[in-house]
Amino acid sequence: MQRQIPEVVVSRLPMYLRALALLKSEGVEFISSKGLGDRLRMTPAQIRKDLSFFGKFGRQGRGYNVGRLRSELQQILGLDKNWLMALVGVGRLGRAILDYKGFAPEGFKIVAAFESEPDLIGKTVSGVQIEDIADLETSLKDKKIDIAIVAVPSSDAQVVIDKLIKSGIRAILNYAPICVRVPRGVRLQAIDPVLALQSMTFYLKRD
Amino acid sequence: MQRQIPEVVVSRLPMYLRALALLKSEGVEFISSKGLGDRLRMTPAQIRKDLSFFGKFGRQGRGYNVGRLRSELQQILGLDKNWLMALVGVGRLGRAILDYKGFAPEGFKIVAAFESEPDLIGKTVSGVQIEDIADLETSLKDKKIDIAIVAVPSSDAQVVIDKLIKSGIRAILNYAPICVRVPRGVRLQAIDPVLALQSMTFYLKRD
DNA sequence: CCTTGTGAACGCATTCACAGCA
DNA sequence: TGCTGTGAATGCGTTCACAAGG
Repeated sequence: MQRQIPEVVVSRLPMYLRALALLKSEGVEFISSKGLGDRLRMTPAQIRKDLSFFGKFGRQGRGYNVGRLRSELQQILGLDKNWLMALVGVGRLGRAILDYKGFAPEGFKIVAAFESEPDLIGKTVSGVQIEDIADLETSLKDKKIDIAIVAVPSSDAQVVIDKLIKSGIRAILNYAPICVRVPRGVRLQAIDPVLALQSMTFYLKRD
Repeated sequence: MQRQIPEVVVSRLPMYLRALALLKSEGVEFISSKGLGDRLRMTPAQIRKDLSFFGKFGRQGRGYNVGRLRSELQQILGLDKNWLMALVGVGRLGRAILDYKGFAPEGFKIVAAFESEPDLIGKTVSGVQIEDIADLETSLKDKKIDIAIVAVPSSDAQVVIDKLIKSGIRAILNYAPICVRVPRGVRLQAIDPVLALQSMTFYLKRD
């Protein structure tokens, strides 16, 4: 049905969605590819080309209906439902993630958390009861978890990720600063501020 | 002097560095581009081509000396010195960032923090005394800050970033989930887990 | 045999430019 | 006129393939 969409195109759709949400809150009804491009610092052609992979959403002479395009993109990205997530690793970083208020409004709910540290198991943090990591596989399936967040020490990350994959998880948000391997078919996104810093310094150092 | 290096090449160097650090800790002395590529899931040709932008670091028949290549890359990226960072926004997220233990070992030190909330100003969090955001410009210059970390609410992020740039900051790590504009010459890296999640769901939804 | 370093070939993403339509 | 949607053209990053060296 849909041709092969370049990954880089998919990765830009959430940005469009953000801009559209803002436009909607400003009461803007129609936006041209040029208008969107100005806000996002992109060329209008790129936006039109990206959207054209998925259909025709615009009106000549007018541009795109903000509300309509927004709900189209939400549907395309699968954001018209709630996604259930599990956190693995409830240390310092894990607790900050559990506490983070930015996921829920976008439809991402953390409904399970796992730890190996016995003192933490059974406790409730930010409304989520911490389970034994030994129960990972059964609990993930019981709770129909879609996405896993990995916040364990680097040394444990690969093992944890292998377990997650064996449990059927196909999307992982990894906070461990390590290069992990996943088989084809499993999506992995890394959140790695140190990597981001280390590539900025290259441009800073020329003084 | 050095030709224009593609940004995507620069962004891969920190990954090479990571792999090399691990290899060194394993006691490996020489590694071929093939060996590195296997670990990083990349083609050997890409690694050789990337490195060739900066010089000739390998030995035919042997590969690369792990320690040597590591220190070359550190130098290229400007990681042979400590970088001073300031945090703006000491809310929930900001405190987690101040608390994060991953920056210091890589030479990134948070030595200043700023807030607008009066109750927080003057307090010390994770060893850093919180200053009034009104003093941003002078304090950044006094302390010779190189990099700013932005962890304020989205609604304030653009204003804060404009101030930072006016204060002479040329590299920003932005945690606010918003599309901000920076002039050419200023590096901006965004840490945005929601964006990462939203592009994974595209691939999950086909069931 | 093993490797690197690199010009050339390739393929893919971005941009151009224009037909088509309001 | 203003703007979309899209094939064609461009530009750029990746991969190939091989000379050169150990």
